[in-house]
Amino acid sequence: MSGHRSGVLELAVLGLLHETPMHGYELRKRLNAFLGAFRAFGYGSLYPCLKELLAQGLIAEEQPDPAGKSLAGRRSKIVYRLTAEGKERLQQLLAEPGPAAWEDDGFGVRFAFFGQTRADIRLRILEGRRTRLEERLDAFRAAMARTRERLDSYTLELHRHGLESVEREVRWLNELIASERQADGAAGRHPLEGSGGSSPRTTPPPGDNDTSAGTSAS
Amino acid sequence: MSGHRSGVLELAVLGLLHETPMHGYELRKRLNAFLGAFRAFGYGSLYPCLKELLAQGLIAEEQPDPAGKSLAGRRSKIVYRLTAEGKERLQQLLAEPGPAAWEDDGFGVRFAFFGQTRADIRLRILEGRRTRLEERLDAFRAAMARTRERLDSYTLELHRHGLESVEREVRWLNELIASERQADGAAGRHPLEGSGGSSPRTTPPPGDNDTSAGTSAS
DNA sequence: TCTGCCATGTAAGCCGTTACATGATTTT
DNA sequence: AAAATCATGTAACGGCTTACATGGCAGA
Repeated sequence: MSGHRSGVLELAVLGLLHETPMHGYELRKRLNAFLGAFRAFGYGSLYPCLKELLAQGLIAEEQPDPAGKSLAGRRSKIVYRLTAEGKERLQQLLAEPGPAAWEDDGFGVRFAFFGQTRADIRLRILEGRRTRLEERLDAFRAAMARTRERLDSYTLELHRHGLESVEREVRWLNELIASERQADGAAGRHPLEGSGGSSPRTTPPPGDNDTSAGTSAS
Repeated sequence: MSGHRSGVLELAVLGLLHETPMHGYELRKRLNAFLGAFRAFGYGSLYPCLKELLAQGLIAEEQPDPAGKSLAGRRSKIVYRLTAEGKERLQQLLAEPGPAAWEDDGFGVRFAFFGQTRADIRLRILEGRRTRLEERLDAFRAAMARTRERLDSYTLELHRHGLESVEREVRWLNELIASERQADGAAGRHPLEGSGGSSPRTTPPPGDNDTSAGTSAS
């Protein structure tokens, strides 16, 4: 009964409505096509979210028929659009690096909206995500080293597979980061206001290995 | 305030306590080492769960000192063990194929306890999981075909990566299924060998477990 | 007519998490 | 003695899912 707004849902709705106004039903379909593998929402999540975004003034109902014809009794198709405040909020959410941006949940949505995100923020999110995964990898390997002997072969196999998946994602991130850096150095969109002033803190963490960039085009 | 029992947590707790009795704190550490990459629980989840399992009679508090020195007034270290009913419930949960066993959440735990699971059930779960993933793959590809053109390159890249991950898991399952079938026919006991892994591991025999399937059912 | 999709919602509850509170035991 | 860690719990809420309820409109 209380809070219904969310990280991913709010962000995804704002992001999709930024591209084009839509009504709820269509929004949900696009949402699930958009988020694809890693998320799926039902109407029971979406409509309350829309309701609250509306209450916050971040979205608004669109007038299909401004005060003219009396279709008043009709119920169908409430089209929502993003308000100016909604756009602001979207930019704020996308530009805000931090834990939420590189946890499992948040990262996917952020990445999907990278087209709307500033280049330096993109890089920070990618690096943050990589760091997060490497932490997990370390903890994982440590735990495995400690308890290797009393785990049966199925559990070991599960862990091996999990480890491999995370390692794969790290390699993927490395390639993306390399691409971003290259595009940034060449001729991105527009250099930020600190072109020549502030040294961009793009140094990788100490003790980190290099990117063995194998172009995997399997 | 009401329901606290869960699919994964209940199962994991029962499974771990089946191996050896433990107190809550240690249980949680083992739990997180055991579930590793794909799950992590806090005390706020564990203790209520233990409480309810206790109330259901699936676990019981162990006497720390049977007829020994009187550590009686002591509060610390409540050691839990599995009751007979708990063992039954565990077997029931492990032997029950169905949606819960091949969804993202449930599958991992089930797989981790495959050592306790009958061979035919193992196979069914692996195949169920594979089917589930292939359904997802189909839906995904269909959605991609429909909306390919209006997705920007970041979104496409995200989807490509997601797709690849799922395809990878399907291949992994295929190898496991092949191993299971082979081992089943050969009456061997470690199905997990010979898959095309990258590292030449020689899995030591688990050493316990008497669930050798003599006659395959149906 | 009746099945099925479009379209919008509400109520209940699940399955956890986070933050808090407490105290005992070991280490520094 | 202080700090860290072990150890056990509670309260409150979060964020989503499921099931339900409603109704218009299309085509078989």
